[in-house]
Amino acid sequence: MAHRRDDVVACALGLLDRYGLGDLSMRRIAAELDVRPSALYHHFPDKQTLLGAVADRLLALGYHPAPAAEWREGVRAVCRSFRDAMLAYPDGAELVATVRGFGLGARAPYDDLVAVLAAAGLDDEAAAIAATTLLHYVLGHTLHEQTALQAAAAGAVPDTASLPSSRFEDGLALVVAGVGSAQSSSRSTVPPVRQ
Amino acid sequence: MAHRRDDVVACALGLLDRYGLGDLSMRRIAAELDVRPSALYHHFPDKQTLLGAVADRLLALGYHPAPAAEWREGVRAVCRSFRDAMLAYPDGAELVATVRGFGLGARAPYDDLVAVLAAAGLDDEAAAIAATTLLHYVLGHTLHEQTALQAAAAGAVPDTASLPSSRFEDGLALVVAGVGSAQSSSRSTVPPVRQ
DNA sequence: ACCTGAACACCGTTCAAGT
DNA sequence: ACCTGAACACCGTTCAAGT
Repeated sequence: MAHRRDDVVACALGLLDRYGLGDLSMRRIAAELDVRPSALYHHFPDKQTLLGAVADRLLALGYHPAPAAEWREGVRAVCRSFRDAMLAYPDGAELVATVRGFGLGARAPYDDLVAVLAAAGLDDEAAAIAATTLLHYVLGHTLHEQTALQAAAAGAVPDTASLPSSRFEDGLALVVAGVGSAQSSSRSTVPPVRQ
Repeated sequence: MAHRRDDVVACALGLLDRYGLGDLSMRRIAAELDVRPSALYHHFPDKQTLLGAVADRLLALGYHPAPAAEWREGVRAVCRSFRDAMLAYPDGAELVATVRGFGLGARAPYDDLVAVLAAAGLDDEAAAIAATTLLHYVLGHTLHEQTALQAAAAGAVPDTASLPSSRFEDGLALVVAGVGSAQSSSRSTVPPVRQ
């Protein structure tokens, strides 16, 4: 049959979409590809690495932040798109969180945030701190929101986290405000950019 | 042998401490208690519920925030203690994150934050938003930090997240600054408390 | 109330061997 | 290069039955 690495990732992402992370086993992926489980180990050293590739693909597919003229809007656009990409698949946030401390998968959002913040006048260290803080908030919130969403969908609990989407923006605004005050103190030579 | 629910939780927490979350299986807990695996289902309906109890115990043991006179310091004390409690056990953050969207386990930190923020003059909704935002940041950061720490301990990667502890305080300061600006706009009738 | 015995339907991973 | 066959050492969970 001669499957490539990408076929395996695509297949795994399809299984994630249909059955969730709990049912995403090496044996199920192999069965879906009509192959013995051991064949997968020709393409990936272990399951962790395979899941890492699935997380990367998930973000590559869903992470497309809208361009923005102003830095605050740019930061919000990155965070929103990062969140939307994870929400597009069941257990998407858990997958991204699980995989190697999301060091690899979230590279693009991280780099984009650092670029936006640097353009806004933050120095390298302040931009790095602000970027990781924003991503930690987004991941934490999305993890929480998605498990609550899925619990509600399974009919478990009425609603504990409640009002999911609006609260994300409210919390994000809080962190952005904090970054804004860091900007005020860090920006000295460079004025805020418009373009 | 007549074990109680609490014995099972204590045993599970000991196994977590020694071997990590990956080796915390129902069968291993049962073996440690010198009991058949099925006996555990007399005390807990499933593994998820057992892990929830372990997370609760972990936080009950490690979460003891220092009292503070000023609200910013009070917020920092809660967040630090929440983080320290999770860092005290291998995979502590992952456990807390996994368990029911940390809706139950993090009740005490959440309530404490809301109380501190309400005393600082935030209205109910602003306090709720700020509290969840802070906890999401802390969980996201600690999750990231702990997996990086453990990867480094296992000799996998030199260091990608780097400078773990100081960055936590820097990011926390950022979010606290954001909460501060929310406080400025929300506080109208009540002045900031000193006690 | 607390537990055993026995089973069911699964896991991730390794490794010699095939083409 | 890509895969099979077969095994190893595990999983969570159920359920009748024992005391």
